[in-house]
Amino acid sequence: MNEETGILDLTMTALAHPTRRAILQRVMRRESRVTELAEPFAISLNAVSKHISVLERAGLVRRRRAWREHWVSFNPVPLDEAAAWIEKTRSFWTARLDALDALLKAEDAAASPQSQRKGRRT
Amino acid sequence: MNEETGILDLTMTALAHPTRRAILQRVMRRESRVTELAEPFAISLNAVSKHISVLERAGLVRRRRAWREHWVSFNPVPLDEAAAWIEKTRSFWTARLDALDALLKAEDAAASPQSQRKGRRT
DNA sequence: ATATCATTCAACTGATCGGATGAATGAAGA
DNA sequence: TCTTCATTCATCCGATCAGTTGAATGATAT
Repeated sequence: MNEETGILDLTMTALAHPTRRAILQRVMRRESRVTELAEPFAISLNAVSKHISVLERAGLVRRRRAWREHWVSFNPVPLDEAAAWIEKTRSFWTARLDALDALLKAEDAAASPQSQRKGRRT
Repeated sequence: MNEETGILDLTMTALAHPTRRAILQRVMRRESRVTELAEPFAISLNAVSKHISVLERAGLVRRRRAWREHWVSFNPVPLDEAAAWIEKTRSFWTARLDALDALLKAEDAAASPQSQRKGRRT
């Protein structure tokens, strides 16, 4: 009944760190080298390389080696699955609220049209 | 430029664990007691209480105490923010793809103004 | 007051995280 | 060959995570 928890685990974990989200945003705009990705951050190059590994483990990013440089590119698929989970959850909730709203409206409608007497109209 | 990273961090972290996602799905359907939430899991009650704390820290869940029972209820707001981040990211990506597609179409049109009509059949 | 119940708090463990540092790899250029 | 460059590997650190067990809390019923 569970829908492949592992993938979601890795994706959400990868998205849980601001540095990784920033890296992802950057690599999404264009395929980048590791050094290039590390440049805006105050942490070591190795730390960035590790963050990229976490993104890679979740499948959000792919590495390609050319010449002496490693190119990192974006892969949107795991993001789709994460979005699907959240949307499924949210839509269930809003549906629940809509149902409640409809119920309240129905009660309201039943109460207001001068049917305020004791015996309920049937 | 950054939109309150901390909230997203906590939300994504909370969603990164399958037990917590399951708890959230359950508590979303109805407000539940801790013991009730713990029942389907093979871990200790304390472990579940901790998971609930993680959800609570992210604001995904609220605790209310009545009588000797603690009732846990769902709060959708942090989920909205997580969904917004992912959607923003995905929409950027698809827009990028659309632009690329348009570019390719334009090139195609420029390269073959009229000779295209029976040239390729694939 | 005491017992009971639902839950949390406190302390501990092993695993993983986020980070630093220094050595190793692998490929190109001299 | 030897050097240089981009990056990873290996190791260590302190912090947090996920889990356990046992004691403490807080409210009610006896």
